[in-house]
Amino acid sequence: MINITLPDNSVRQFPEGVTGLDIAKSISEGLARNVLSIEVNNVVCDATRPIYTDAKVKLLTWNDAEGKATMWHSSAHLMAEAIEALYPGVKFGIGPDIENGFYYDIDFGDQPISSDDFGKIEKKILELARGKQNFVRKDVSKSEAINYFTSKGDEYKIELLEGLDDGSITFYESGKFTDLCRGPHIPDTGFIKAVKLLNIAGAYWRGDEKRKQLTRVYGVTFPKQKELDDYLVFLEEAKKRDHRKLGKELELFAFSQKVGLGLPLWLPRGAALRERLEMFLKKVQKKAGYEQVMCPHIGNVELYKTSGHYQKYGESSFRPISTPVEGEEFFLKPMNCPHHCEIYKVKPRSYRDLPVRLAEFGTVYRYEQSGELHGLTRVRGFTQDDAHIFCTPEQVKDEFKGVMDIVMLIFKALDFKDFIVQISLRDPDNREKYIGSDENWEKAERAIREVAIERNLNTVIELGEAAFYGPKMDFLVKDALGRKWQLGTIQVDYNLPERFELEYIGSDNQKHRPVMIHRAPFGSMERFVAVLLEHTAGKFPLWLTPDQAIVLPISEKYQDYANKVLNVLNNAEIRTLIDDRNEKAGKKIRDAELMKIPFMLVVGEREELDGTVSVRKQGHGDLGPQKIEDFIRFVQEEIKNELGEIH
RNA sequence: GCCGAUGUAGCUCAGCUGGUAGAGCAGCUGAUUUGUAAUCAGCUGGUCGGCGGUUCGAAUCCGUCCAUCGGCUCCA
Repeated sequence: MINITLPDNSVRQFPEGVTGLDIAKSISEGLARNVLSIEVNNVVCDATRPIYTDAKVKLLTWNDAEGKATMWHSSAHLMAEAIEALYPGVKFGIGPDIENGFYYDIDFGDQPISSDDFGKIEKKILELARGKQNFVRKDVSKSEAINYFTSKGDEYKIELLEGLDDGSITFYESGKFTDLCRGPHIPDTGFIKAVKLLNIAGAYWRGDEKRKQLTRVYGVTFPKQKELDDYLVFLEEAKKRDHRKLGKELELFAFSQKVGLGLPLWLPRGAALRERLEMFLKKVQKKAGYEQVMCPHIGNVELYKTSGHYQKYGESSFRPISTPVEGEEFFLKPMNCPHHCEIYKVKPRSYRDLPVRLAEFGTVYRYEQSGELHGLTRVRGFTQDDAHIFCTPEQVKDEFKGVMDIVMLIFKALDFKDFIVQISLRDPDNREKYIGSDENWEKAERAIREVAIERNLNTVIELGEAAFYGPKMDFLVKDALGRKWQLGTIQVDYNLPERFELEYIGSDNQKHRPVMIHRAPFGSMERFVAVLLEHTAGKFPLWLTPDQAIVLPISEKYQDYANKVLNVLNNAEIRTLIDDRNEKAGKKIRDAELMKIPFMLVVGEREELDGTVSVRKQGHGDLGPQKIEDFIRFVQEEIKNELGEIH
C-alpha cells in the first residue's frame, strides 16, 4: 500500500499502481468523469498512469488551468488525426496547447486548405471524439522512433527527435494517430464535446524565418457545448470592442494611405481626449516633482552612436536624413532618453540636485515591420509619456515608490481594477552578461522587490527577463473582458549614464555616476488610448470622454431654451453639444446613445417652464427632470469621485 | 519582411458561370414640429484599391504593385 496525500492534506491508502482515475473514483463517480489529468508531486501527468510510491496528488479538471491545458493538448492530437484522415500524406510539426486553445503546425504539401474546410474537419474531430479513443503512452527507443517517422516521411518529427535523449522518448497513440509526445493526455477523447477551429496562418518551422513556413491551424475545444457558445459570445464582444472599429465610429483617429502606414491621424475628438490624458498626467507629475522639457524630433547621428542605438538599430530604422553638408546625418528620434541625457549634462549636478526628473510627451518614430502594424497598439510614430529620473543608487527605491504612486493614480482614474506587476530581474546563472556593478544591481533588485511587497501588489518575478542594462517593472492590466495588456513600465538603466558620462558631485566632493530610471506610466498615448477603448468599449470615464452631455430639444420651439442650457453648461465647463436637427426626440436619443455620450438632456415645454432638463443616462434610460444647477453639481461630483485628489 | 485571406459610394454590404454597377445608413432638399433607441418623400454620391494583360466586351479571368485583416518573425 502507498500513501496518497490530497490537496486538503488528508492522506489515503491505495494499493501500489493506483491511477489518478482510481483515486477519483474512490471519492466520487462524478469526479472520475471529470478528471482530465493529475498532478503527482507537482508534476502533471496522465490520470491513467500508475503510481508506485507515496505521493502528493491533485486531481485536475476543467476548472484547473493545467486540466484545460491537458485537454487542449489532447485536442491538438485529435485534430491531427482528423486532418491526417482527410488529407493523407500531410506532415506534422508541433502541436501544443496555448492560452486559449491549441494549434498544430502542419505541412500540407500541395494540398490546398482554407478556413472553408474547417466545417468538415470539425465534424471529423467530433466523430473521432465520440469514439472515446484512449490515449496510450508508450516508451520507445530513439532508433525505433526515428524508424517510425522515417517510414511515415515526417521529417519534422525526425528533426525534433534528434534533439532528444534516448530513453526519454515517449509516443502517444490515440485511434489511428501516433505522435511523438511527452504528454500528458486526457484518459480518452470522449471528454471533448465541442470544437471550434478559429483560424489558419503561416508559421515558420521552429520560429526561424529562414526555414519553411508551415500552416498553423488554431482551434479550441470544450467539455460542454454551452462553454463553446459562451466562448463564441466572448469573441463577438471582443470584436465589438476592437479599438480600430470604435476609433472610427467615435471619430477619434484615422489612418491614411497617403500619410503612410502606421502613422495615426488624431481627429478633433481624439486629440481632445488625448490632451486631457496628458493634462491629467502633467498635473500628477508636477506634484511629484517632475519638470517638463521639450526636444526636437530629430537628432544628429552622433547622439545615437553615443547611446549605442545606432549600432543596434541603425540598419532597421527609418533612413537617416542628410543635409547639404557632406557627411552630416540626422535620425528621426526613436527614443527620448539620449536627448534627456544631454539636458542632464547642460550643467554640473550636485548630489543636492538629485533626483532630477525630466518629463516629456515625446513623439518618437520606429520603423516597425509592415506586418507588425496594428491599429494604435503598434505604430511607426507614437508619443511616449516619457520621463527620466537621474538619482543616486540609494534613491532608487523611493523613486520607484513615487512612480508606482503615479501608476496607481492612473489606474484608479481610468478604472483598471485588475492588474499584475511583473518584475524582471537578472538570470542568476548568467551574471556576466549584465552591465553595471553587482552592488548596484543588488541594491536595485532588492528595492524593487521591497516596494512591491510594501505596496502589497499582485507580483510575478521573472528571472532572466531583465534587460542587459538594468532590472525593470512592468504593469499588466486586465481589461473588462479579462484580456491582459502591458501598459506602464519602470526601467533602471546603468548603461546610458555610462555612455553619456553623466556625473554628479557627491557630498565627498568626488564625481559619481547617477542611476537613470526610464518610466512611462501610460506606455504610449496611442497604445493607452487603444487599451482604454477596448477596456471601456468606448464608454470613457466622465472626466475624460470627448462630449459629456448633449441637449436634445423636442422641437424647434424650444431651440432658444436649449441654447440657453447649452451655454450654462459650457460655462460650467461641462463639455456639451446640442442636437438641433429637425428630427424626432427618439432619433436624437438613438444617435446620442450610439455616440456613447454619457448624458442626454431632453428639453421641451415642461423643462422650459420649470428651468429644468430631463436627464437620460447613456445605457441606463430616463432619470427624470433636474434643475440645471443640480445637474451641473451632479456632474462635477461624479468627476471629483473619478479623479480623487487630482481634481 | 514571410505565409494566407480580403479590397465595390463617407459607413455596412449585394452583384451566380465575363455583357460598361445596386441596397440600407450617412449627406443634401422639401414636407412634418415632434417627449426617451430610427417620420415621410425626392435628390446627390462610385475610373468596383492602382497599373498592365487576355477578350468584341472585365467589378468578374490572369499578372504585378499597394493597402487592410489573421498569424509568424520582430518590438530600443
